Amino acid sequence: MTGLRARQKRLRHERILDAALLLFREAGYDAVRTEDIAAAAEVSVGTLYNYFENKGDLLLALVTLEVEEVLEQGVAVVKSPPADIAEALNLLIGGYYDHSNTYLTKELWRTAMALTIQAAETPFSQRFTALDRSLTDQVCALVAELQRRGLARGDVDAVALGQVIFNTLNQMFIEFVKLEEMTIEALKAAVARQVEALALLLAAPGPSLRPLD
Amino acid sequence: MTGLRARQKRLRHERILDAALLLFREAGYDAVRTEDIAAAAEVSVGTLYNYFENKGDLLLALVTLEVEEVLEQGVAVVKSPPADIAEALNLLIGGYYDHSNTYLTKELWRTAMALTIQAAETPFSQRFTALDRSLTDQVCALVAELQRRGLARGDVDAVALGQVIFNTLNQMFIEFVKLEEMTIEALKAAVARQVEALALLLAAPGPSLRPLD
DNA sequence: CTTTAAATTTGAGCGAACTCAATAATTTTC
DNA sequence: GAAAATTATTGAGTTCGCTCAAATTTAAAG
Repeated sequence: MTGLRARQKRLRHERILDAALLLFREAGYDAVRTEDIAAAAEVSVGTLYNYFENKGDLLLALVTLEVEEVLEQGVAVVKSPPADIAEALNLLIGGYYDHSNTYLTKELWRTAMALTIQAAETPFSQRFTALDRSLTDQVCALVAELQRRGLARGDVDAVALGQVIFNTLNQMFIEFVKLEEMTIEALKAAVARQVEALALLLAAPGPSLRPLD
Repeated sequence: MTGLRARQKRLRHERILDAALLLFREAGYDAVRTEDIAAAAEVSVGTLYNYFENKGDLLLALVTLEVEEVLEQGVAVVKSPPADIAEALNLLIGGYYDHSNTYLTKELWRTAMALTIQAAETPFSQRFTALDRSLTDQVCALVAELQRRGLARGDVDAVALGQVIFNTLNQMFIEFVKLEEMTIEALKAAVARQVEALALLLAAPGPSLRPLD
């Protein structure tokens, strides 16, 4: 049987997290004090800090939830993408963007991203960065899959190009969360223009272009 | 004649900034307290906040200095770029990276970027974002120039592609400042691989490829 | 040169994240 | 089952960014 201590530990951990996530989403990160979270979880502030490094650590739980679901969703697209390059990329990226407000608000995304950059080399940042890397890998996988199917030029470095695409979709997402009034549709449109340009370059040489030698 | 008031104002502003920049670079952003800056500038904390919105505003001065010099440097590259696409892009981007540690350390960059994201819609963020936009424009201008010279495919959206390139170089720079042990050479190598991929796609149809119709 | 008005400086005080020595609860030992 | 040892909780206290009412300095008016 699990000892009383272990059981209480699990329970408290869960209660603190639940309280934090609820309050963050309902009032925003900055407006919620650690004291409020502790009170809602019926523990003292000291205990809260016994379970989590800092306030940001609590936020990471939400982010992880969000990104892991997004990754799962992406698997299907990579497995059998549309035959058109731009369409395939927009489907994957659009899936990321559409899911992005399931658990997190723009403010929470901003905070999470800021913490990741500022407090680099902390567990928080490293876990966040690992999620980013998983997303990059997924984009690379899609590019490779498009090449495998002969839909995209095979002579280009799929990993390098996948990184470029992830970097640009991520940077555009940062701009999106920075502008409170920008809609997801506007974000998608801006990225679609970039995807269009890349898709044109990446198009497999068709009947109108052919090596001479 | 400039009144006593105006003269003292200019002097104090300058003294505060100088003190902040010196202390930031020598001890790091977090380690320096606003009280320390005020003391070094021989004013009270209240006065410091009369001249600057907040601690981050002081950092912005350094960032602005850095980016404005970088932009100036880039003008020459855009005006007469090397004939090779990859070489031209790497020259511009390498120039950005090489200059990046002239006034700022990695820690200061991290802080500045984090503040820009977190405190979006503040003057700080908007000025930083404007600098980013200038850099994007410069990359776009280089792509357009390469097209004008017939070095790059002319049928692709130069603005969209320029944005993609800036986004990726910026994101890679973020990764760089996040890893304290990563060298500029390693950063350049990683970006060069991406530039290589794009340059291949962007190569103007040469003697070995030609439209059939 | 006073008096009045305007602008500027000042530093004690506030709020919120986080710490740590004292206390309490649980487990182990005999 | 009592005592000792281990582990966890607690909340007052510390720190630092930032504010604001009072005091001071400079400029303008009479």
